[in-house]
Amino acid sequence: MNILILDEHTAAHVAELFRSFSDTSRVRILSAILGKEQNVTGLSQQLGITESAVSHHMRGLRQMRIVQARRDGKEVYYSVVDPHIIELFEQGVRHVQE
Amino acid sequence: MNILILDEHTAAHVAELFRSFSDTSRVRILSAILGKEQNVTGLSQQLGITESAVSHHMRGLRQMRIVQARRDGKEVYYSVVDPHIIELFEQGVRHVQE
DNA sequence: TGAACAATTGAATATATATTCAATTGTTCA
DNA sequence: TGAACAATTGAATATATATTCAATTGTTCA
Repeated sequence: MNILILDEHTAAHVAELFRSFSDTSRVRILSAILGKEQNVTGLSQQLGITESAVSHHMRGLRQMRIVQARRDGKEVYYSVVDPHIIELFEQGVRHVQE
Repeated sequence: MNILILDEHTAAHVAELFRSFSDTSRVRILSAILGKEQNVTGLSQQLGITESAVSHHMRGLRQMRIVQARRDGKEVYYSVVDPHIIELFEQGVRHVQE
């Protein structure tokens, strides 16, 4: 099955998708919410990243539809729902862990 | 199967891997060499990227062991050999093309 | 209502990255 | 050998990105 040379537009989208996973903090955030959904303060504390930084990352991940937000009172819980995204991410992790 | 929260070090490696695919030019280069191996000039012409830029990208991809170089006379041919890498990349492409 | 807390936002800043340009290296072949 | 071409390299530059800080928004509950 051949993927022909991707046009600029498609390639830009593919790059954008992978860019979601291309930062250490985001990778740690994603690994944390894969197990179970987490709120911003929880992530901030577990990972040692300021709430602001976490929130900025979540905005990007939300825009890319990588994560979903669910508000519960004052807290906003984030999770990854799309199984394709989970599979893609875990495949990257597995490749590194060998 | 749970991936626990990744430590900084592992997360940095995962991020580094995905970063290989996080640029439009690199995505197009990779899509081009997936079909069959290509030399720098060929890539440069097909993609409209200077040879220098292609070469710089290839250096990064080589260092990440995403691509392999093979010299034939004056030309250097690049290819992707690791099936895990191919699968990871194609999975990203497929996700975008839906 | 207003105090307390969680989360978001925008601007500022520091750092990383992609690209270009010019010079250099490697290879072939007349 | 040396001309011709392919590829690489390093420095310069422009752009993108992550993080911080301070201010703001949203929600709860006494």
